[in-house]
Formats: sequence, structure tokens, C-alpha cells
Amino acid sequence: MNDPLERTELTFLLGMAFQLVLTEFVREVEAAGYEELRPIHGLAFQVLRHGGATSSELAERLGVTKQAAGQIVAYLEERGYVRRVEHAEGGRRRLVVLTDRAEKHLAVAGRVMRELEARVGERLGPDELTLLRTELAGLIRGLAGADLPPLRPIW
Amino acid sequence: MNDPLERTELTFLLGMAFQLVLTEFVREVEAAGYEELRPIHGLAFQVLRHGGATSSELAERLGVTKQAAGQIVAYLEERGYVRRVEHAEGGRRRLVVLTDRAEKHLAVAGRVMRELEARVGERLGPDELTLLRTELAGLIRGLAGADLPPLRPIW
DNA sequence: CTCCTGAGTAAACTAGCTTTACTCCTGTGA
DNA sequence: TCACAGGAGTAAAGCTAGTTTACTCAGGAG
Repeated sequence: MNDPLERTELTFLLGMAFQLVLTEFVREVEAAGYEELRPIHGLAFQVLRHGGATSSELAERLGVTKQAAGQIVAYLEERGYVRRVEHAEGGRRRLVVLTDRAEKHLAVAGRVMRELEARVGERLGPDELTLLRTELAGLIRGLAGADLPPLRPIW
Repeated sequence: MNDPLERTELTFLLGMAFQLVLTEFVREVEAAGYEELRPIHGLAFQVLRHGGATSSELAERLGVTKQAAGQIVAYLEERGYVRRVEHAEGGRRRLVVLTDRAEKHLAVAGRVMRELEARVGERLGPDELTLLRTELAGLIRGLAGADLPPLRPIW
């Protein structure tokens, strides 16, 4: 064998694996007609998916300033993926909620992810895939503790 | 158990794991006195480490335009991490090579990575770590084939 | 009321690229 | 020998996706 990957640092292995999976994911989602959406928009949908949130809450979950979150919301609103509705607690608060269009994107993105994971499973074998997931979960628990890391990766 | 990570998509698991490891790596390298260097500079050092390269070659390996590579080289040169020397093949070519200062950074970064991997190994157990590495290598081989992905991740 | 806090917005700035458009140098072929 | 094609490098402007600074507005506590 003498695989150069055997001697590659864990950090690089993780980076390459993530990069490959993400690139493939983005490629397929774009091919499904979502060229106007970047990964961060999908992450925003994840945050908003159950009941919505204010843009300040969104900012915190995404790890950006609230101005940046405001720009993202405006971008998504222009294109019909979110609506701003009244917030139950009043004040200046506005609740950002997903439209059907965004729900559909979530469905497509979920399907693409599951297909991608299935393809990886075919190559690795089902037990290996389960093992990989377990090891990754263990690593994440070990480094992050109880609170999961913020959604938005920063390079 | 009922761990929410069990139901998390593989793509997210990889992203979180990479994010956590990278953040910790960056934090420790900065603490060692390298606040002026970003991850891409470390990647450039990896490309240049054995015999150097022209900035066009560097651009290709990093996945950026040659202008961007030129800017990176200029930044590193100002701070004493690289030198531009005559290129054996002449023309307008200039060979960008590392200084001792950059070699020292490579040593420190390597040590930090190995310590980080060792800490992950302690939590996971040595066999688990080996397994994780094997699964990741398999995933990378499966998705990338023979040619490894470019160094620079694009989000 | 007044003042404080937190939500939201506006405008200017910034980093880190890319695009466009050159200037050099050298090897090739008429 | 001499145009000229092509690759290396540089310069300047433009772009994207954010941050910083500085406000306005709404409600609640005292």
C-alpha cells in the first residue's frame, strides 16, 4: 500500500474529506436549480426551520454580526425564501420564517445529503460508515463538550 | 444515549469535526506567536517546503490566481518568511523559497498538529483514532480517486 | 417621564480575493 | 535574424461578503 494518506495529519484528512463532500453537495444542489443560494443560506434555513427566529438570533446561531444576518435575510426575502412576520413578543422584533419555497429547498438538500451519504456507504460498507459516524461524533463530543460548535465554519 | 449527533448528516459531522480541530490548531499556533499568519500561509509553506516553487506554481497548488499568489508571496516576503531567488530555468521565473523563519513555523505547526492528534487519540483511544484515520482515508479515496483534492478549502 | 436595553438599520470601511490589462523574457520557426 | 507566440510576473480596478461605527426605534423599570 504505502498510502501517503496514512502519514497525513488528521487535520488535513478532516479538511479534505469535508471539502470533497461539501463540494459534491454544493454541485448537486446547484444542479437542482439553486445557483442563487450559498451554503450559508442553507444553514440559515436550518436555524429558521422550526418556528423561525429574529435576525439577531439568526446572527448568533450563524456566528455573524446582526447586520450581516440582516443582509442575508434581505437577500432571501427578495428571492421569496423567507417572510418577516409580526413577533409575538412585540417590540422591534420581527420573526423571520421560511416560505414553502425554502421548505422545498430543505427537502431537496436533505435528499442530496442522504444520497451522498449512501454513496459513501456503498464504497465504505455500511459498518464502516457507522463506525466513521461514531468516531466523528466522539471527536466532536471530546472537543466541543455539551454545546455543539456554531454552524458557520470559518476558515 | 439518544445523542442528536447520531441523526446528524455526515456532511455536518465532517464540518463540525474539521471546524473544531482547525479552530483549536489556529488558536495554538497564534498563541505560539504567529498572529500574522493565516491558514493559507501555512498551506503555502507546505507547497514551498521542498525546494520552493514559482508563484505561478504556488497559485495552481493553492487554487488561486497567480495575482493572489503574488500578493501572498509579497506578504510573506515582507515579514521574512520567504525569499525570491534566481530560477535555474531563467526567463522571468523567480523561485520562491522558505527562510529559516518559515521552517521554524513549520516545525511549530507540525508539533501542534501532532499534540492535537494525540489529545484526540487519548479521548478516543488509539485503536479508534486509527480507525477514524482509515475511514477518512477511504472516504477521500472514494470521492477523489488518485489525485488528492487541492489544499485550499473553499466554503 | 426618563433612562436603559435590545432589535433593527444605514453607511462606510475592510480583507482577500478576481478580472482586465499590461510588460517582460525566451524559445521557435519562417 | 527576427517577428511572434506563450508563459511569468505585475498593476490597477472591481467585487463579495463580511465588520465597524453610529444611529433609530420600541418597550419596560424605576
